[in-house]
Amino acid sequence: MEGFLKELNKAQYEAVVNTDGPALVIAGAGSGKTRVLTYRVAYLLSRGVGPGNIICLTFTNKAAREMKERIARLVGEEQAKYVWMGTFHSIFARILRIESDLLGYSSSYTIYDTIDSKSLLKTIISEMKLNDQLYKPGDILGRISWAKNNLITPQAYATNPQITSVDNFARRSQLGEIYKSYCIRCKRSGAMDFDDLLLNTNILFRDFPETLRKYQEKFHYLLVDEYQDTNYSQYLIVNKLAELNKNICVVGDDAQSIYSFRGARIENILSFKSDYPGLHTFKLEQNYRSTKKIVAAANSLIAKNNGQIKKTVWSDNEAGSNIKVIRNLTDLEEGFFISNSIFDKVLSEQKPYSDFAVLYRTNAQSRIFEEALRKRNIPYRVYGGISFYQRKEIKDMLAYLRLSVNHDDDEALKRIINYPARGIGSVTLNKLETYALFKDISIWKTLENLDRISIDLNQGTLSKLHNFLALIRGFSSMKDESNAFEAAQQIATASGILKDLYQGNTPDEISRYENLEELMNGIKEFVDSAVRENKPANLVDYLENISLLTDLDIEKPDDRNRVTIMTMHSAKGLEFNTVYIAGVEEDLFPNRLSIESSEELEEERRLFYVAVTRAIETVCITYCQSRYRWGTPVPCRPSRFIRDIDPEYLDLPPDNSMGGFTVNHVNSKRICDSDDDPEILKYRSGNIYRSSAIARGSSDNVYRNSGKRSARPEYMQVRSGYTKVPVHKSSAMKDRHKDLISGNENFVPDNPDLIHDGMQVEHNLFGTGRVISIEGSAPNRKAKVYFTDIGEEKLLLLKFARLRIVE
DNA sequence: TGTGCCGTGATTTTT
DNA sequence: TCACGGCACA
Repeated sequence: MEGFLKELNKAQYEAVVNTDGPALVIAGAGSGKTRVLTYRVAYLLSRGVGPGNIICLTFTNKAAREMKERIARLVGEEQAKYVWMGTFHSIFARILRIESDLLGYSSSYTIYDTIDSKSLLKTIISEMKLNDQLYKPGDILGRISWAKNNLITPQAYATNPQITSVDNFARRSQLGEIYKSYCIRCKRSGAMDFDDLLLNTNILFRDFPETLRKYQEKFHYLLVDEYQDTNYSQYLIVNKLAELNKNICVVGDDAQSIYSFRGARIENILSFKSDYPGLHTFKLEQNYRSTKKIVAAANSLIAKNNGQIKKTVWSDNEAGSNIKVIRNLTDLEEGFFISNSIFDKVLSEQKPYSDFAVLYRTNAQSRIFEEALRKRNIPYRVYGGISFYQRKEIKDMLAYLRLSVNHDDDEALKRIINYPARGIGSVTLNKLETYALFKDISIWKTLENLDRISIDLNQGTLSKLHNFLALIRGFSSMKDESNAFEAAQQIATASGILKDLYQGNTPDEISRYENLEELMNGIKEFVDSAVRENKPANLVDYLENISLLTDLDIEKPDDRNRVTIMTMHSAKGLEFNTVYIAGVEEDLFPNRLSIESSEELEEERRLFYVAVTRAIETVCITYCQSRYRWGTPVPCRPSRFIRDIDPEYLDLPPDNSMGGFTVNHVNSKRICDSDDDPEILKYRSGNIYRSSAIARGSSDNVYRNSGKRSARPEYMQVRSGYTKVPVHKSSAMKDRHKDLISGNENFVPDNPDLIHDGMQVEHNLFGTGRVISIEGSAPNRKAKVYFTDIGEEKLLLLKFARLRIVE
């Protein structure tokens, strides 16, 4: 019984078994935070607590899924699957669906994503005839989001003198009005945006005490992950739910708070103590992830910040090697250096691609690495940027599904009323919108009443509108009868979307068709797994399931062995053997917009801390002397953050002529510059300037079939969980590529200690060869092998090499 | 109503 | 540099 507890260290154990009353777990990076949470839940279950009485709130869906899987391994799936585990947004979306009628919503309410929200704001701004230079949808949404997350209603917003003076100062006196109509319009469309999911939960708990009571009594135990990144709205929800039982356990690390721009309040964790007097505090300080040097370097970095919860993160792992700091001439060279370095390590140390991650500050930097890795034929996966569900073709298809489920969803209707083209243009749509606005009804309701109202429309247009109405009505009749997949199939065909996308011939259009296919596969998977688990699988269920997914949540088997490219923000909670932190330059990181205020600067530094602590074994920091921005090269200086790390743990490049960065430590033993790299030198000599032209698409050397960025034969690209057409030069090339990605899965290596010179051996990538000599001693024995299949001699570290003895 | 050209602005991070 | 939106014209 509870044998799994033996796997915990003292602090972890205490944090797991002290289940009653408020608990604060301060968990340093890599200290087994997830382990504590999962074991705590498993422990509760093993003590007879019902899974339905436990609620565990995480930061990402992925984290929730992984924890659930780990709990299932500890106590069995039957129990694990009924635990209420998920992100704030997904859990409360679920609760709001149950309680929707109390708030005047239908249970099939739509969730607006950022694109929908901005589109609606744009409509409102133009209806109000406001200057769109001053009122930018993105900015306005940010302001509204801020208000909602601080529970400021439109009424309170408009009457708060502080807020109005800020808006007046920014010459945006109408912001309160926009906020008000935005809320009205969302409600009218039966839609909630992301922030509404939290805000409405708060309203529900405030206005319906008996409902609150119901959930308080249901959830005996409340666990919250990443507490340092909760905002005020989330904070209130947590407190209300915990009020009755006070069995609340929050886990977090103030040093990893990186979301204040989104309204996260670091104070939530700092003041937890005063919110819950008599709480237990547990500190997890042993880092199990990284080498001693990485931990020490990270500690020296974060020590430059003020006002933290005192803790000493330490590691008992190997010392490891210093963090290398690499200087590059240009951003292109940076990409080349990193892809080259990954390529080398994969070959020489037999590391899988999934061991590597390239982290950067802004999504715009991803492109350089995509191109560099593609040139090296290295499989990768980009997270962030435009996600799968934000792509036009996917949003269009989803708009049909949404409209079929919720007719009042104006944003969905506007997307598809004339897609595929059916002769309903902007003039007609404008008339409908104007009428809807005047009558304060949805566009759909306007359409339904077409015959009874007087809008200036000709007979042809009227019949087109009637056809559209009938089309959607036909779809919605399926929403309850068929499962999501059957319904979606029908809709894709009958709407004409499938046909429209199928007709295209350019790589771009083909890829759009494939994305739709991918979406359909996803729906099928959803239905299959729902059926297996005996859960409902109709359109409403599907839409709820996907509307809160992010890039990180879409994982395909094919993605397992790939290099990860993502922002440092997205990397939170993940770990990789080797981490490259790119673009560590002033103005980029710390970002220019953050250097004014010391709070923001500290947040940037925490972000750097997060990035460094993702690594298990190796960290490599790179910066450039020149980087393309807005299409022109801009000189760059290394980031001040590099100086924040104790140089004892750094291998710095030699002093350089940029003048911004001086190495005043004689003990930087190794010179780190991409000048070291013969490949880089080869690349530079006569290549680099032309290459930059190629990468920017002005040479005919570049694949430019459609004139757009996404058309790329020859390479395999994966972005956000869907695969673009892999077009290979030849089948031999293709086979090699496949081998590089996966190797032969049936290949069984022999014990490396048995390998001696003269032996005939086989390698799963290089084929057969003869051992020429052996160097070094275990565990670092190396073999020099001549591989006949590829005609090359390789020096392989035997503990990684996976060789099979042939004779 | 649909298409194509030109000008402008973008780069902070995301549930 | 690129992508998108606005505008003009067919």
